[in-house]
Amino acid sequence: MARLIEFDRDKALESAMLLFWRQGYNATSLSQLLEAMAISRSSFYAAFTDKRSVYIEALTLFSQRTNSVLLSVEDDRNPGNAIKNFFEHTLFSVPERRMRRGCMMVNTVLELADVDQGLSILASQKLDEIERAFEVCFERALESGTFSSQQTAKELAQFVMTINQGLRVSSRKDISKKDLQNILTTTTSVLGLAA
Amino acid sequence: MARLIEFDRDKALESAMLLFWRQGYNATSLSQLLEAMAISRSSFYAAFTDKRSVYIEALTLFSQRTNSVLLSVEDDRNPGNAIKNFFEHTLFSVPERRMRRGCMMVNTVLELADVDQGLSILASQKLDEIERAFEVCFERALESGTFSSQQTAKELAQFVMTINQGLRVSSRKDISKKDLQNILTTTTSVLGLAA
DNA sequence: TAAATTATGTACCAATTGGTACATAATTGT
DNA sequence: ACAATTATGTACCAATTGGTACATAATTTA
Repeated sequence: MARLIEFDRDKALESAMLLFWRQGYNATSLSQLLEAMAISRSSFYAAFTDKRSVYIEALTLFSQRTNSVLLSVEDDRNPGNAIKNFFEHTLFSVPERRMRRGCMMVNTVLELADVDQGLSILASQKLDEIERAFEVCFERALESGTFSSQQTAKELAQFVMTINQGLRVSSRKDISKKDLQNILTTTTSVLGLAA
Repeated sequence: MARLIEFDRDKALESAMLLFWRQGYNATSLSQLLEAMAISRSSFYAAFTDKRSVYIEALTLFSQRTNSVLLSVEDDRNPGNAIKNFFEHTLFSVPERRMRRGCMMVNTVLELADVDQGLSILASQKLDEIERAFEVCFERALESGTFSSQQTAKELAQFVMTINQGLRVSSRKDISKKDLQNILTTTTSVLGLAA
């Protein structure tokens, strides 16, 4: 063995993720990245290969976090609640600044759709995972009889994902939490998920 | 007077708009822009001041186009139809490649929210104009008695704008027109706008 | 303690960025 | 035809981009 690593890789990646999440890929320069991660150029390239690779790692980290939120809010008694809880946990019971960042996967798809297909498709796949998780929630809700609908679980999941994406756009513009709450109330009401 | 302008300013702006729409602000370099607009560097700076200014003009053009679509699909007999028609005219009865570009205002908000507040807020305001137009549609629909709802016109407009934004995200990822159609059917059904 | 190994700091790189300067070309009114 | 005016082409600019080379620092094993 030899000299020890002086920085915490996970912490550095976390910082990178936060910066990319806020500013996107192209607007984030390597210098900004190094400053945020608090490591030197050489350490950066040694540990993370290059800018694009860190972005992939950051996006993957973000996706894992989002998935784990969705898992943590499952409600076996009333599976439809998971949807409501998910929005609650990612839009309301978080600090204002965090809410304003939207969803890194949505941000990525829009920024890079015609610029970097690899990254855009990756982000798109991560969104599909979430949609699939929504679908499972609806499947359970429909089976359990706690919820009924004209639509299939898949259709409902697609619909909720559309609303989710729409809310992530809204949260990056000037919208107030009150208006956000309003939209969500309309959504749950319209879906028949209301208490 | 003196030498004549050799290019069509409107056509050049149109080309710039298309490129920005697809690639966003930061991913579009000045060289790419000049090539797409088919004008020289000096003509560019003489006619459009600078890159950021063209972006503003392009965004404004896009916004006007979108507004005019919305106006053109109004239906006095059944004001609620305007919403359906709007999606029809901007997502389905357009070429595939055009659909894939999403909405330039939505793209702008997501790309530049934490990067260029001026541009982001401008895009956000343009979206508010559309939302306000949705609201007018619902007001008329509610007044005319062709449509009834638990929600106010404003709440319905916010909700539809959320779905609109969500669909613009979806259309930039890999979604098929069939799935898009599906989501829209669910939406109209859920809103009670169905035929 | 010396050799081997690995991490870090820094100088450097070509390429590209958005933007300017200025010479030249084309058109007008006189 | 000539001066005035404006458009265009091109050479140029400093600053920044992502990335590399390499010397130096720190640690382990022998």
